[in-house]
Amino acid sequence: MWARPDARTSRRALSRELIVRSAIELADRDGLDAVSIRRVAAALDARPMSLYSHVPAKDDLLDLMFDELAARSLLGADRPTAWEPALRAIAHRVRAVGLAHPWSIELLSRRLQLGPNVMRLLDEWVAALDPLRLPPGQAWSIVTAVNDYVTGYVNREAAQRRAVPADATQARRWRREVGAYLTDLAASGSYPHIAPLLQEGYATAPDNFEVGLDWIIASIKASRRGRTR
Amino acid sequence: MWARPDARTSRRALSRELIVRSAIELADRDGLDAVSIRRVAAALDARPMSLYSHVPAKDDLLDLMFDELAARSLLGADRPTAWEPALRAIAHRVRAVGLAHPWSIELLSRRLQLGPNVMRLLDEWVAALDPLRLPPGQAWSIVTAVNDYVTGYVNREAAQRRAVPADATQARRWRREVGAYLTDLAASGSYPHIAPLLQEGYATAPDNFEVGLDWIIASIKASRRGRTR
DNA sequence: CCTGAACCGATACAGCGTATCGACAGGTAG
DNA sequence: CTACCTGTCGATACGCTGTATCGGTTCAGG
Repeated sequence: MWARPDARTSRRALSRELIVRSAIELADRDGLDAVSIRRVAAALDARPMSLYSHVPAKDDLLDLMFDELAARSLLGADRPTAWEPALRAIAHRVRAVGLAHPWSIELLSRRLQLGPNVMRLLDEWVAALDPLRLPPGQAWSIVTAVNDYVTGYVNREAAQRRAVPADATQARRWRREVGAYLTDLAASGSYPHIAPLLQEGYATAPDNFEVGLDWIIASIKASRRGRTR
Repeated sequence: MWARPDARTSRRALSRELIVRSAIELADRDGLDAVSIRRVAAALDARPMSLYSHVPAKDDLLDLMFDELAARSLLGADRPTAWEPALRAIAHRVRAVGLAHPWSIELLSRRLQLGPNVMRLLDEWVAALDPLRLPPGQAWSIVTAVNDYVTGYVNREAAQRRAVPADATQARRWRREVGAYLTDLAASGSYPHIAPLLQEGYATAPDNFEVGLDWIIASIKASRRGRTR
């Protein structure tokens, strides 16, 4: 589907970009389930079937949405030249975009994402390691390791954030109920090692993103020292 | 919903376990989208609405399915006593179960998973680190880092695997089309750093799971050496 | 044996993705 | 200028979804 560009002729009230942007806004406001062909059409004051002139199918629309976020994650000229700051900068940008649009992580697990901007982002990851002059296989190992860690972390973080209701009073109720459930678990005695964590709320877990990132980067450095010796 | 157990009275042709097991088989065979209340009911030779006597809603059924997989991921007495083999064993088990049921990763990003067996699995992670006698916050950092890495890796791996069609001839066609698309991208010159990877198929990427795992574990050891010094 | 509670089941409703087909606008060829 | 043809827009319709509602049925406890 990436081969078939938008038709873009004549009477164009609609366009692929417009549809994608609108769908992203919808997902941001009401979640991924709220993104339906009918609702996107309504938001654009168009009839549902009109969207199909610009997008082959709904799944492809979702791919386009993800690819758009990948585009927004690109650092471009802002990317530091030194490899370590570059890796960190990309990791943080990916995390920030993921948290700003929590539904994107869902798309990542639904379908293999191969859009051009996803690839461009991959290219940036590898480019960050360019100064190290590694054999390509090794650069790829590093990129996948860091990227997979970031993905996993943001996945958990986004799921946690999305679980608590937006409404304040409902959020309080949710926290109370989940808290009660977790303390019950802790009291059951079946979870001896995490009982303290369960009781203190579990949601109060600190921001560990940097810690894990540090560990992976430290190992990259260590293995490099091993090589050059 | 974890507070409300299955009613389990009287005329029980259906049961929560039966429904969950059947839904898992359905998801394994035809994917997560194939899991609909109506289809699960049909597989059990029951009427759709009968399921609601045992499961509050479909989303809860999905949670139950995930929790069942968490149960199957538990090592229990098989868990090695030394912390490093234990960490590795749990990581590999989680990966294996995730790949055997690729839809589980999807559930992980859809909803925060807090089922009792998910918690038991968390407990096992932390228990693995018990011999290290770390302050609980530090153990938690390690567990999240390793777990997030594993999650991220399996996410990518499962998405890649699920993308290629099950049918052999369709799989060949898919590979040809994706290959053509990727070589086009590589030829475009916009992806200078990953062009070689794109051309050699991208799907031929080697198994890097162990590499990243080694890196994180190496850093755990290193930071421990730093502490005890 | 009676009664209440639970399960099972049919029907119905709103919403979904999208196949099909008709109507129509606009650029291009004659 | 006219004719056509390509691609957009739109209405309708089909089969599927989750589940609210409610009525019938069966069983356990008293």
